[in-house]
Amino acid sequence: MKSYDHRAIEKKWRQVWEDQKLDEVNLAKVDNGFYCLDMFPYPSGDGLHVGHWRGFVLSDYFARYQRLQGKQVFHPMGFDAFGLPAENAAIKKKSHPKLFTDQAIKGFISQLKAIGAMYDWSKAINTSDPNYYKWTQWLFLQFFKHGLAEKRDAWVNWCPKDQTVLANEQVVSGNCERCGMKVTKKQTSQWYLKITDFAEELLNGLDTLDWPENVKTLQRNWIGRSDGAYVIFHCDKISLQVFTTRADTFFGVTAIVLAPEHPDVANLTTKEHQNAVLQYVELSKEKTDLERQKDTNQTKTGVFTGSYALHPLTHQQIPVWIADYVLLNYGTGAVMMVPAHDERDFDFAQSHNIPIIRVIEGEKLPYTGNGKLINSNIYDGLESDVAMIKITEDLQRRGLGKEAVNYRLRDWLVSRQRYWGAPIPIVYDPEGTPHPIKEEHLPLLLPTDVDFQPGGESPIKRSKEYLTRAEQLYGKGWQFETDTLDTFVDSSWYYLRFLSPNDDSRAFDPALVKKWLPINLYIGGIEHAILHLLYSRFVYRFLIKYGYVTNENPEPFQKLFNIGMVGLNGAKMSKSKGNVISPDPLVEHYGTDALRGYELFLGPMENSLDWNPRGINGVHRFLIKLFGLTQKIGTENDASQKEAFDLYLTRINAMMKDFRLNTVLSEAMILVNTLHTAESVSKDVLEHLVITLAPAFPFITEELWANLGHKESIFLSRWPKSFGTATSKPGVKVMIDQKFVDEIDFDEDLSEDKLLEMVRELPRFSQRLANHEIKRTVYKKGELLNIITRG
RNA sequence: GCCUGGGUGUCGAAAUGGUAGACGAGCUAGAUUUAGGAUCUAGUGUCCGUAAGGACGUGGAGGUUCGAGUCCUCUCCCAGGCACCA
Repeated sequence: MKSYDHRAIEKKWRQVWEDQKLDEVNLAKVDNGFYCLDMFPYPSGDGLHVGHWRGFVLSDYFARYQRLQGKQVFHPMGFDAFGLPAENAAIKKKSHPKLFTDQAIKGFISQLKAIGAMYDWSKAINTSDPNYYKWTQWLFLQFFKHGLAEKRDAWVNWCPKDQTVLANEQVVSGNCERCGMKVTKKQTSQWYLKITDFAEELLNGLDTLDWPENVKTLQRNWIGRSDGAYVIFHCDKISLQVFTTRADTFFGVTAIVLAPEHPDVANLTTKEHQNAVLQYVELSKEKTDLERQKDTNQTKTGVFTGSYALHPLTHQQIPVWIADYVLLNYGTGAVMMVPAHDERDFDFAQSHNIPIIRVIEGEKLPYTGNGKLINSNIYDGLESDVAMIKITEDLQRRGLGKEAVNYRLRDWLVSRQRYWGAPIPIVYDPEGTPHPIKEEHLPLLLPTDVDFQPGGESPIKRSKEYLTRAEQLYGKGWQFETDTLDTFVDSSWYYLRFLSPNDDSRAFDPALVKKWLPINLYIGGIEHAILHLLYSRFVYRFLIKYGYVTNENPEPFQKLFNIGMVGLNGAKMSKSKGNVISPDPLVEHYGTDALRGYELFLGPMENSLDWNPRGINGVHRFLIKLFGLTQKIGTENDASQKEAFDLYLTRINAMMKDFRLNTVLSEAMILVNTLHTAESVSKDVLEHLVITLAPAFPFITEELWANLGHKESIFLSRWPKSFGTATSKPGVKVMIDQKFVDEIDFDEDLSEDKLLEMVRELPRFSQRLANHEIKRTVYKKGELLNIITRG
């Protein structure tokens, strides 16, 4: 073959690899495994674009690299196939979501195969397959069994367009994460998984992870631990508990404020304030969270209940108010108001004539920082941090307070009023009490006699077959739960199912989990920084806590890498915007290898960037040059080329650890340019080089490897070692007044004086130094000499 | 407001405190061709200069240092996240 023909080469090796089953792993027999995982895709009808490719190419790069390191690499692929888009498409086209999903998966598989990644397709999974969702249901039942799945009546986020409730995590600045519709509130009965029981360990576990700092920070903020104290205030009939992080400002409390929905509001409201309170409570119920925020940003509204509480230390009577800037579901739904040292309290106090007492030294009001206490009786003069502890202790001694921790994290709402998900495996008896489905009835299959029009309740509720099925299995008057599980439940455990995708007897095999987890490398987008990653960590910790998994490390993903997003002209690629760059024509024209290389060369892997449609030429030219090298093998330049290779290898080995593949390819380009301009190319160097390029360019390197006379696949060889050339020391950089003049070959062991003497005789230096006095010199041994003539 | 990241040519970017802009795109000139989103060769930060060479340049202002894109202080701008969380 004379010139680089990517079509022929790729076609040939695709077939060979498939025939040899090179990418299939016998999971039980492996002793040095490497689990390389991509966040599995949702098979949308839009297909893959060049942005999706980038993550898949990156993971495949490391999968192949680890194989060359001698690891047995497991690199699976599957589909997160339940979800709204397929259902919405089905409604629109009067079809069935399964048809859309299955069709999209077919398209995805062929597009994924174009990448040439070493996926073990024999272990592919599909979360909408009964064989998978049977075990998602099983998982839910395990939570139920341990009291961690619970049905609760509560005010929840509701998307009026998608006609379903949403988890807190799926509300993005007041809007539905999926459709962008403004989210409203609705009081309904919903299923929750008690993730808050795990808040502290989910927080602490972050410290052990090799994850990008920003993702860890996002999760920390989301969990939102705050340390403070509960304090009890007595009223006439009842006592109120508040949560505060500023016990040091206790003497500045001039009111207690409750959330309008607080259960004690009715008890505390006196007759003469009843109308005003009732009105206010009704008004705030109608507002969405966003409206509540917006309105109260201007003036903080609220009303007096008519009741007073006793301040335990000052013995003053302080008024109890309700205001919607206090949230029911944080802390105790009640706060002690310290207007002098809290901005919100300050605003409220000012507009409602509540006294403001300064208790921390400072100039402005409100002053929210820490400092020395004043107006605080025996605590005067103490610093905030000391006072906090002392006041809390003193209150505790009198049974009026204690140290406490609060979290921003809420329980995970998992029920959805939509069809295309795993049915929640619960059956209600005629009295309405929920019971788990018997295990022998799993999977609880989705009914098929359903029209998908959403209507505020699950469309499944309208299935006659589902009603009949429940009664046949459980008796007259028994009914299945008709909500389905959030798709994040499906994806919270898929990495376990990959290890035994066809096991009919259990969700996963603990022995294999022990062998293969934690996952060595997990690659996906930043968009899953909170939801998917937090839920997965929770589920995995649950499985360990209750003995389903026996691994010591309670974290599923030890190493995480976030791939940056690829956009076009600043916009996210999407079919609806019509700005999707498809990889298919690029693969056809330039080849899989060129596109793979270009995806890696675009810039640092974690950076989001704009797609430059022309840059791929550079990688294509590189491959043409590389291909040409095999045609001029000779030995004339052996030594210098080995030296160049050794330098290259040292550099890329270091870069690889930091995922700096753009510069790895730059180094490769430099070396190939050097070899390209030489008369002949060292065969040894070429063989070494080709192996180092195999992770990025599997097809062309496999071809070159064969051309170099090898019978086995290049992926059965090992990452090269250096030739051990004594890397000739770079000379000493000599500067005059910090300006580089020349690089001089110089024995490292000679003294600074000797070097200076030598340099002064060289014409380049003697000319420049003629009219100058040398004030002093700075010498860094073997590296640099700076001759200073200026004062 | 708070928490993360970032500000370097026309663009993507590179630089263990030691010649800023490697590598690539684009552009310019030339070559080549079965006219392509092809390939090959050379040049390409700004200003002064025919040239040799010099000056200036990493958002801004200071500082540390023989030496700062890199370290420190302040400040401006951009992106992302959280946001009445007590």
